[in-house]
Amino acid sequence: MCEKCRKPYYITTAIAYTSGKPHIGNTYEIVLADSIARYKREQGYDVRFQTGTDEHGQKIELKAAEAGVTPKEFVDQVAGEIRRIWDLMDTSYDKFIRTTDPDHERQVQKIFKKLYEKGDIYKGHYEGLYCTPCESFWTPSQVVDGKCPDCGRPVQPAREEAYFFRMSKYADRLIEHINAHPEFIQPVSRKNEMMNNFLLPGLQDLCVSRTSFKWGIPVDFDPGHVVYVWLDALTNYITGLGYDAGGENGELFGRYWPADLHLIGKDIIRFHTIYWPIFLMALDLPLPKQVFGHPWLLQGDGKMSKSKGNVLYADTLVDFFGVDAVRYFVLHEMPFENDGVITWELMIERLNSDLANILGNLVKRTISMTNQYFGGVVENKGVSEPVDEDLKATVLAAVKQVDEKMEKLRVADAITEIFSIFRRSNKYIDETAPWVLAKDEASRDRLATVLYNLAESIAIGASLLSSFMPSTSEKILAQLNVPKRALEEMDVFGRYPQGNRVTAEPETLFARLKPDEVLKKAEALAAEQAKEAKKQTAGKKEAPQEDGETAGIDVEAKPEITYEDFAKLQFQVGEIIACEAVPKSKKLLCSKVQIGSQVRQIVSGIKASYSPEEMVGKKVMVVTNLKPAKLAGIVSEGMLLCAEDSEGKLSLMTPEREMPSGAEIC
RNA sequence: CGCGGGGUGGAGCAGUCUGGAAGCUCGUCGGGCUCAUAACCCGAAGGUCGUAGGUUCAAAUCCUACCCCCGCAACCA
Repeated sequence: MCEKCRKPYYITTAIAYTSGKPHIGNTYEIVLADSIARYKREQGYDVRFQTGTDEHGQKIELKAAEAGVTPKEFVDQVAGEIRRIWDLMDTSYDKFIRTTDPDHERQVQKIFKKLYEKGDIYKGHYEGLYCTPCESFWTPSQVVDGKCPDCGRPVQPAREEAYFFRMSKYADRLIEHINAHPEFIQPVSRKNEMMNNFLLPGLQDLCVSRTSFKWGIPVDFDPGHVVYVWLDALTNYITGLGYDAGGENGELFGRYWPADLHLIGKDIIRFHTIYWPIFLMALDLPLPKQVFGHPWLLQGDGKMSKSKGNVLYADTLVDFFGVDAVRYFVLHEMPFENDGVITWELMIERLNSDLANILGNLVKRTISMTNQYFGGVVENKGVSEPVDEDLKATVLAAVKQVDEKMEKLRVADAITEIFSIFRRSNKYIDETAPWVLAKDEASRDRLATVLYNLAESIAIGASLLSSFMPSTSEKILAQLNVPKRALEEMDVFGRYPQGNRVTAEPETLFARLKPDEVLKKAEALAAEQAKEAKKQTAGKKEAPQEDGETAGIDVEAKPEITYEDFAKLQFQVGEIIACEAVPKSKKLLCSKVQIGSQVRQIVSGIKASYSPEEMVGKKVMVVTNLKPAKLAGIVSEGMLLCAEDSEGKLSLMTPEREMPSGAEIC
C-alpha cells in the first residue's frame, strides 16, 4: 500500500515526570502503548507513536537542589534514564519529546499568549493562605489550625497574581461532545465519574501560571510567571507534531492530528478528558478520538518503598527474565479495569509455565521432530484426519479473536488468544503422537502432514506475537525459517511454504527458572537497594545502627537562630499518666501528660512506634509553650519530643536521671 | 459519615452493567505419554461467590445494612 493511502494512527503515552527513575508500573504504560502501536502497524496503519518526559515544576527544582545540580542537569540525567529503559524494553516510539525541548517551550509560550489575547486566559489573583518561609499557598482546608501544614508556622491570607483559564466557557460544549462520543473516555466507567464529579457541578477556572518557582516555561509577556503544569505538559501531544500557534503547522500535524489514542494512567484521566479537550477547543483544534485510562501495576508483597528495597525496576527484571518475558508479564497480567499485581513469584510462574513450558517447549519439540523424522524439511503430504480440523479452526479463530480484542484495547486478552494456539498445538501433538507414526513407514505421509500443521500453527502464532514480544517472535520465525506472516495472510491455514527447511539446531527460547534461586538473588538485590537508599536519604535523616556499624548522619541544616529565639521555647519533663489511640487516625496517640501540677492533653504521631500501654508511666520531654492545635479533631496542648531514624522509627526523649514532672529543661 | 478500588476453591483473576446450571491460568493429587526444557496430554479433589437480610420461579449478578482489605487524601505540635 502506498504511504499516502495508509490511514494515519497517532498514539501517545503520558509524558513521564522526571523526578526519579521510573519503576515497573511506569514502564507498563509504554509497553502497552508499544504493543498497540505495533499491532496497528501490522494492520497497515501509518502509525505515529509519541512518548516523552515532563520536566518542569517545583518538585524538580527541589530535587535538583538536593542533589546539588541545576534543574536542567537533573532532568537531563533522569530523562536519559527513562529513555534508556524505554529502549531497553524494545519500544518502537517515533518521537521522544521533552518539555524542555526549545521548540516545545517556544510553542507553549505562543499558545499561552494566543489564549491570553483571545481572552480565555486572564490575569487574576490566586487567593489562599500563604506561608512566607515555605513560599506556598494553602487552601483553608489544608491549613491546620491557622498554621502551615509543612512547617507549622502561621499563614496569612494573601493573594498572588496568577493567570487563569476560563474553563467554564467551554464546559457545555465538552459535555455535549462526551455524550455524543461514548467511546471518548475508556473504560466507560470513568465517563460517569468525570461527568458527575466535575463537569455537571460546574468547572472552576484553572490556574495556569505560578510565580512561586522558576523552573518552568516563562510567560514571555509577563516575566516572573511561569506556565503551570497542565498547559505545559498536555500540549506536548501537539507540539510534538509541529503544531504552531501562529498557524505555521508542520506537515506531521496535518497528517496525524487529532490523535487516535491517548494512553494514560487512571490518575490523570481528569486532565485528559476535561482540561485537555477544553484547551483544544480554545485553540480551535479537533479533539483526540479516545482517551484510555489504564489501571496500575502494583507490587503484591507490600507497598513499594525504596527504603525497603522492594521497588521493582524494569531493568532489574530484564536482567533476571529477559525483555520479552517482562513485556509478556506486564501485558498479560494486567486486567482491563482493575489494578494488576507483580511479584517475583508470579513472574517466575508465568515464565516457567507459559513461556518455557507451553511456548518454548512446543517450538523445540516440533522442530526436533521435524529434524529427526524428515531432516528438517516441512512438507504437507495431504493426509488429513478429522483432528486436524479442530487445530485449524482454533488457529483461525484466534486470529479473529486477537483482532477483536485489540480493537477494544484488551491487550491481555489478545495475548491469551494467541496462547490458545500454542496450547492447542501441544494437545495436537499428543493426539497425533508423531513418535508412534514414525515407527510405521506406512504412516510417513500422515506424519509429514502432522508436522506441517504444527509448523504452520506456530508460524501464525509467532507472527501474531510480534506486536507483544517482538524478539521472541523473530526468533521463532527464524527457527522455522519463514518471514513474518502478515495479518491479511492469516485468512487461511496452510501458507507455510512446502518443502521449507527448519533450523537444524533449535535454541531454547526460555529456560525454566528455579524459584528458590531467583528469589534468593532477588532478596540479595533488595538488601543492596535498601542500603543504597539509606545512603541517599542519609543526608536527611539519622541512620540507624546496624551490624555494629554506627552510621550517624547529618540532617538538613536549618538556619541559625539567636539565643533569644531559643529562649522563647519552653521544655519541661512530663509524665504520661494515660494514653489512648485517636480513633480514625493511623498515626496518632492521645496522651494525658502530668506537668508539675497540671495535666495536659497531647496528641502525637507515634502510633507506629509506641503502643498506648507502653506510653503510660514514661517521663518525657515536652514542649510546653506551643500554641494548642487541633489534630484529627482533638486539641493538643504541647508536643512530645522524639528522635527519628531513617525508617521513621521514633524514640521518646527521656531524662537520663530521675526527674520530677514539670522540671524545666534548659 | 473525606474520595476511590476490592473481597469468587491454596495463589492470581474472569464473570456483576444486560439475574438463568460457578469459569480460566497456576498449584495439589491420580493417570497417560516419551518427540520435548522433570516438559506435554487426560482426569480428580477443592468454592455456603465477605456477612446478614430483602426482591424474584431463579441472585456472584438487583436492593438494604454491616464487616474486612488496599490505594489516595488527611494526619506526625
